[in-house]
Amino acid sequence: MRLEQEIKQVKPFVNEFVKATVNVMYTGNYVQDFTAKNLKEFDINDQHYNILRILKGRYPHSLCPGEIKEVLINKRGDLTRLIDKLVKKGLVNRDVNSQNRRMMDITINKDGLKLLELVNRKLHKSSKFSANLTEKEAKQLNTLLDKFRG
Amino acid sequence: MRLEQEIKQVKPFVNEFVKATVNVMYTGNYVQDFTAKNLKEFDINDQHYNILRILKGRYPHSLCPGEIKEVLINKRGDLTRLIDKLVKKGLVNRDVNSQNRRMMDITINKDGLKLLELVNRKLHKSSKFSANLTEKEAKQLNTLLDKFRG
DNA sequence: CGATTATATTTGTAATTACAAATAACGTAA
DNA sequence: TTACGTTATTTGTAATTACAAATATAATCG
Repeated sequence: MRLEQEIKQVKPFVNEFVKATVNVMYTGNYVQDFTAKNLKEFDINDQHYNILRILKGRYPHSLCPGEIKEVLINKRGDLTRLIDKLVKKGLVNRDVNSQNRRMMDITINKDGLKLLELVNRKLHKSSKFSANLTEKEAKQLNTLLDKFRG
Repeated sequence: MRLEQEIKQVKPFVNEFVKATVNVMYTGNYVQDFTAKNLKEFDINDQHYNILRILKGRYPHSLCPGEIKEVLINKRGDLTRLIDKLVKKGLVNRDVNSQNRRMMDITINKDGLKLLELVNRKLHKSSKFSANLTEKEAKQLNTLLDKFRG
């Protein structure tokens, strides 16, 4: 559905640039809300999920909170307490770095990988995003978003 | 910059669809963080800003919390307390609807409009979003995002 | 080495958010 | 009219987030 309809906009947007900015935020929140809703049954939020995915990308190696923070999709929350929860749930391990005792080594473990697999399957099954796009259009969308950020 | 670089992704994305989903979230958060940072000096957040813009769109008419919620870009927070703050700051008026005493009439007032003007000017001045897009590309981006949501 | 500056993480605290339950008023039908 | 289901908003409470200050370790420099 066109953005104007979804947010029941009465007046048209000033121009396509302003509309694009609102559209990017709206669509981002749309995806995030969908994701959050699907994660609820696993008792984690989108930040936790993002962290698990990042850690999986380096498995079996570790990352420290600072490195994780750098690459998070979303800067919300503070790493200490987000990771606290993942540790408490037994999905990741947190150990003092042997080279530099200021730093912590965060590693996803077997249970974390297993959960991630479940979550991915569920998200993939229920997600209808970009179902209406061709591969070419998806690529074009990526190019435009990258350009949009400048 | 390409998404892969920004989030320092080691492995390539599985396909353009997955990348598009991450890209949409990432870019949405990117815009939102920028906006939030610029709003800080005005002591409001992106939700408050969004509410003020919606109310301006109907000025001098009012909207009730339920109607505002429907069209918010972002469903975070609860309307009662978001509006509480706007009322306390003297930016909007909240009155019991004369037709239906369950409902509240929320109206932006002169001070609210004045603040919105200041905020818009500041955001417009510092925003570099879509500066690299042509009008045609912005339009294309909008079409693709609308299509992406399905 | 000792002092100083920088870096990484944690903690404290207030504000915000999620979610469910409570409140209040409306609409309708016996 | 009264009872009952519905709608609109508010409130309570726990979890999350923002932001600044505190802690702890490392690196640098005289």
